[in-house]
Amino acid sequence: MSVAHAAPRTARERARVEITGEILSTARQHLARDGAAALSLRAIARDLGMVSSAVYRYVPNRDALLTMLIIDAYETIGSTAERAAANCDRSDYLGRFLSCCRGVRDWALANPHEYALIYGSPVPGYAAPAETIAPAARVPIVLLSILADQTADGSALPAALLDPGVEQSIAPLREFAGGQVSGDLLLRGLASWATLLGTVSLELFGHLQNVVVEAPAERAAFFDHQMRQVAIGLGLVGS
Amino acid sequence: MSVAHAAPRTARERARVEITGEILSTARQHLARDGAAALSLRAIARDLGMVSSAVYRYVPNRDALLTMLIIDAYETIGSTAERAAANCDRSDYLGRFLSCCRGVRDWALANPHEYALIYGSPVPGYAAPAETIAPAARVPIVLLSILADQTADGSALPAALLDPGVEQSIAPLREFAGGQVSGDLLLRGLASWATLLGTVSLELFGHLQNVVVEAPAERAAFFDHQMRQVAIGLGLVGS
DNA sequence: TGTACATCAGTGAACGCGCGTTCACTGATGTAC
DNA sequence: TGTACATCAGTGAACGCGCGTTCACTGATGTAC
Repeated sequence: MSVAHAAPRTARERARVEITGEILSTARQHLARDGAAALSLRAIARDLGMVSSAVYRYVPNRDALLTMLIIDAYETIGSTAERAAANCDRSDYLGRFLSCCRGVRDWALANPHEYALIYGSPVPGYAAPAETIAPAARVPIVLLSILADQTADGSALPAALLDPGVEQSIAPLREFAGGQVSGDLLLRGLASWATLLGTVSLELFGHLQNVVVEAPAERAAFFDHQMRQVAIGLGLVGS
Repeated sequence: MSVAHAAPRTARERARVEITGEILSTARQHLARDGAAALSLRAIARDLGMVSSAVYRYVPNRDALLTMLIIDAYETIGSTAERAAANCDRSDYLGRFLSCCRGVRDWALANPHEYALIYGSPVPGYAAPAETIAPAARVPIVLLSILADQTADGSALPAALLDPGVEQSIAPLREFAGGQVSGDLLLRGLASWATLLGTVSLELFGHLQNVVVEAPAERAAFFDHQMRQVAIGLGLVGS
């Protein structure tokens, strides 16, 4: 009975794992420094002291590498958001929400190219494969779970009646949420997600010039205030 | 006395104006078809039946062309938003707001690459010059003017007291607004701008897959509902 | 434990492509006398 | 009105660069007997 070997056994397998890792981390560095558009298999090979064709033993092509970076970015921002929210008491809905938002913004400011890769313009000619769906859902799931917990303990906003067409429009999300959250609240949650990403994108992509003072303290105060207002709209309270 | 000649007089000048226009419109077509990353002076020259170096008689370099396209995109989305808002009675604040939002979304759906150029990831290695500032302000100014009119006729929300740090953070915007709108309302206005662009970006960049039904009618109903909710948060009312 | 064969990582050259930008040159258009 | 000179649009070649991807080959590692 050959066990599915998680750990590599032979020297070859160990080397393969290690070099694949080096390729990925070099790619991450290039992404962080120059952005996704400048990502090049040849440049990565150069950095690793390999000949460019050797990279093809590990990565089928450039798009596959992009996919890995995209998944990577989603996973790290997702776990950042999860950890941030988990820093607060489970019943401190306001705290969890704000902490999650701050986590997303801080990560975005620290990793602008990664943020742009997943939330900015789509990479031309690249079609995101199905593997990116689950990682991409992590941040919205954090927001959603706050709303679900709040609904479960009865402190959620009373659900407003919705137009049937609107109710119908979020059918996929409703199915995913499994009836734990009212349609009204789901829509508010989506709005909060849009405002969060919209606010971060405006700041990161330079649209707050001449609008909000550029110093980090003011930018943070502005962001905090905006997210607090969003939280009020969600009916979130502190513990 | 030589008048500053707005209209070209000589054949050379007429040709120059015409060909410059052709270069620009070809560039616009390429942008619309392939996106900003694929924009190439050589490809434009090819399309116009010129040799690549000839383009340099009209455009100093690729970045200048990008700047023109960026300004162009800001101007067209700006005037779209202005016209949309102007379709409603001046005192129909809700109508003006919704119409403006729909105008922005419709334009974005019809011109995804143009939208991505101005509101998506910054183009790597490109620094936006000062000439883009005024055109970029047109959409937010439409939103702002609705708030100003509402304040002027006394129907604006009572201004909440703000934390001094927050008040300070939007000093540039306050100066621009010239005291016509309370800090509180300015912040709400910024939030509405962020939600508008965030919602459009989520849709356009593919983040509503598995969240909102993909059919145009449902997407429109969803967007409309979200913008209506935002309008409520702004204290806007219909006429 | 030793040998024969199969697998696979890495090489180096090549294909074919595209790009931005410069430069010396030509010939047509415009201007001043 | 006609001529001499200046301006400028467009040419064609070139520089120097980078990219993704394929392919036949080598030599090292792994495996089955």
